[in-house]
Amino acid sequence: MTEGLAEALRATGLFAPERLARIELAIPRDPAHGDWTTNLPLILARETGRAPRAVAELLAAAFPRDAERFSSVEVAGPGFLNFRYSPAFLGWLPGRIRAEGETFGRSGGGEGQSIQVEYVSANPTGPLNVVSARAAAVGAALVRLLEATGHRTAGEFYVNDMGSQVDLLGESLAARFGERMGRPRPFPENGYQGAYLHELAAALPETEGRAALESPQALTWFRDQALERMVESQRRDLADYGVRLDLFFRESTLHHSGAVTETLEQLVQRGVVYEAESARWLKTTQFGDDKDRVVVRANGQPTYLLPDIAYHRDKRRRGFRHSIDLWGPDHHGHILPLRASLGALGLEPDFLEVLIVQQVNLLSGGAPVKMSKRSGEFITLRDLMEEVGTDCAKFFFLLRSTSAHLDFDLDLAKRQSDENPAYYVQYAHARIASILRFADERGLEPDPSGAPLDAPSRMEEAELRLVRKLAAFPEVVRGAAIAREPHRLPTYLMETAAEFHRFYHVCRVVSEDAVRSRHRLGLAEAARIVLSNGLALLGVSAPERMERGVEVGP
RNA sequence: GCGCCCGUAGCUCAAUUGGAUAGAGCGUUAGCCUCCGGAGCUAAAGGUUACAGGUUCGAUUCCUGUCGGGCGCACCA
Repeated sequence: MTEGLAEALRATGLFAPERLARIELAIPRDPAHGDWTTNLPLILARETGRAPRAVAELLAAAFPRDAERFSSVEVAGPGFLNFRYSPAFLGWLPGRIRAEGETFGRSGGGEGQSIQVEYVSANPTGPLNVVSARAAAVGAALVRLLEATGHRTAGEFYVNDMGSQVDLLGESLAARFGERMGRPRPFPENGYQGAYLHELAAALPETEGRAALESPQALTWFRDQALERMVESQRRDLADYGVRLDLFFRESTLHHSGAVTETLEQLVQRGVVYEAESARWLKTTQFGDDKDRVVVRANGQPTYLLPDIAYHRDKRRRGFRHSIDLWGPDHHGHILPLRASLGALGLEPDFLEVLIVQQVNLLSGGAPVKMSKRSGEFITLRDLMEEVGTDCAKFFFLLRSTSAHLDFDLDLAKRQSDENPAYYVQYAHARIASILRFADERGLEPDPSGAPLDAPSRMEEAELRLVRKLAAFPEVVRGAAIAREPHRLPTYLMETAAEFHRFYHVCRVVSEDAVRSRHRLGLAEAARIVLSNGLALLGVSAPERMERGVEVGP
C-alpha cells in the first residue's frame, strides 16, 4: 500500500526517494476517515512551502488506480489523504491470508540490509535479572520484526568476560568453595553474596578444586570456572525462555586476536589520540561528545571503552551495515562517548543505534520487590519463568513501550483469570482452533479456493470490521519494525482478538447454511493465522487448546 | 549542579517521525450462557494529558520554565 504512495511521490517529484522507506500510514480513529490515512501532504507542504491541500490533490491524482485494493483516495480536512478498501479486496482477503499462511505479514522493505541486534549483554557475574528478561523479550521480538520486514539479522550477546568484576566473582567463588572444604579464606570485600555462588561452589569438581585452592593459580582457576558456568547458565536460561541468540561474543577474543591493539593503532593513525596525565585520551569532543575519554589508563590497561570500540569495529568488519544495541538504563551515559568514538574511528555516523530498555519495578502484594545483585536478594529470569511462565512474562514485557519504566505486577501475571491480559489473545486463538475442530467433525472446512463465498454487501458489520483489522497486519508489522516499537504488536493483537470475539458473538460460524458456514470458517481461519503469526513475532505460543476456566485458589 | 527517561481515567499503560472527537485492559456499576470455548460479549461511569507560558491551521507529542519520580555523571564494565 505504501508502494502506491511511493509511486505517486516519485511521479510528482515531491519526496526524496531515500525517505520513502520510512513513510508510515495510520489507521484513522474515526472510520468515516477511511481505512488508512496519512498526513504526508501536510508534512510536504511545510517542507516545500506549498498549500497542503494542493499537495494532497497532486498526490491523490498521481496515486496509481489500484482498483483491486482501494476504491477511493480522498483529500480531506486540512490536507489528509484517506484511503478506502474496495469491497472486492476485502472479499478476497481471508482467502489470500490462508494462501499466504505463515508468511502473511511479511514484507520486503528492508531489501536484505543486514542488521545486528545486540541485547541482554549482562555481566556474567550472576543470574539474569528481570531487566535482562525484558531486554531479551524486546531484542528477540525486534530481531523477528526486522526479519519479517526483509532485513537479514543476527542477535548477539556481548560477554564482558574480562576485568575486575570477573576477578571478584572468581575470588568470591574461591571463598565459598573454601568454606565447603573446611579451608576458609577471607571473603572479598564487595564480593558477590548471592546464593547462586554457594550452588556453583557445590557443583565444582572436588579434587580439582582442592588442588586449585593450594595453587598460586587459584584465582585464575576459580575465575574461569565461575565464568564458564555463569555464561552457560545464562545461555540455558535464555534458551528456556525461548530467546534465540546467534552468538555469545566474548570480550576476551578481541584482546587475544589483537583487535583491541589494532583499534588503538587505527585511532592513533587518525590523529585522534593524545596523552595527558600519563593516560591516553580519545578526542571524542571532536565528534560530538561533551568531554574527551580515557582509552588507556595510566597503568597501561585499556578502559571499557576501547574494547567496546573494537567490538563495534568488528561488527562492521563482519559486514553488518547497522547495529542496534539494547542497553540498560544505567548505561545511557555511554551512548554519546561510544557514538563519538565510532565517529573518531571513521564509521558511518548512523552505524550505531542504541535503544535504552528502561527499568522494571517488580510488584508483589502491591509493594515493590527489592533487588540487589550484591546482597543476592533479587528475582531472576529463572524465578520469573517459574512464577509466571515464559509466554506471560514476554507478553507483559512487550505490552509496554521499551523506553518507559515498567511496573510488573507479579500477582497479576500469575493469576490465570480474565484479569490477566496475556491470556486474551491466546484465548482467541484457542477458541478459533476449537471452532475449526468442531466444524471439521461435521465435515465442514473453509473453501480451499479462497474465493469469497459471501459478497461484502451481505456480510455483517462485525465481519467487515474483522476483515479490515486483519488487512492492517502487514502494515502494523512494518511500522513496528521501522519505529523499533514491538509494543505496537500486542496492542494490535488485542484489538484483533477483540474483533474476533465480537464477530463470534454476533455471527454463528457453523450453521445449517453450508455456504455461509464455509465463508465464516475461512474468515475465522484467517484470523487464527494473523493471531498466530503475530504471537510468533512476539515469541509467545499460540495454543490450540487452553485449560478451561482455571481459577487459582487463595 | 549537569545529562537522559518519565509524569495521560481509581490502578497499569496506548495514542504510529505534530493530525481529525485522547483510547485499551484491570477495577466499579448494570445486563448477556437451549446453541460453535463465558479466560468471552454489550453498555455506563471515569480526563483542565503534573503546572505555567510559547511555537502554528492544529500540541499528550516540539521549545522554555517550575514541581514530582527514576537513572546516570570514573583512568568500574
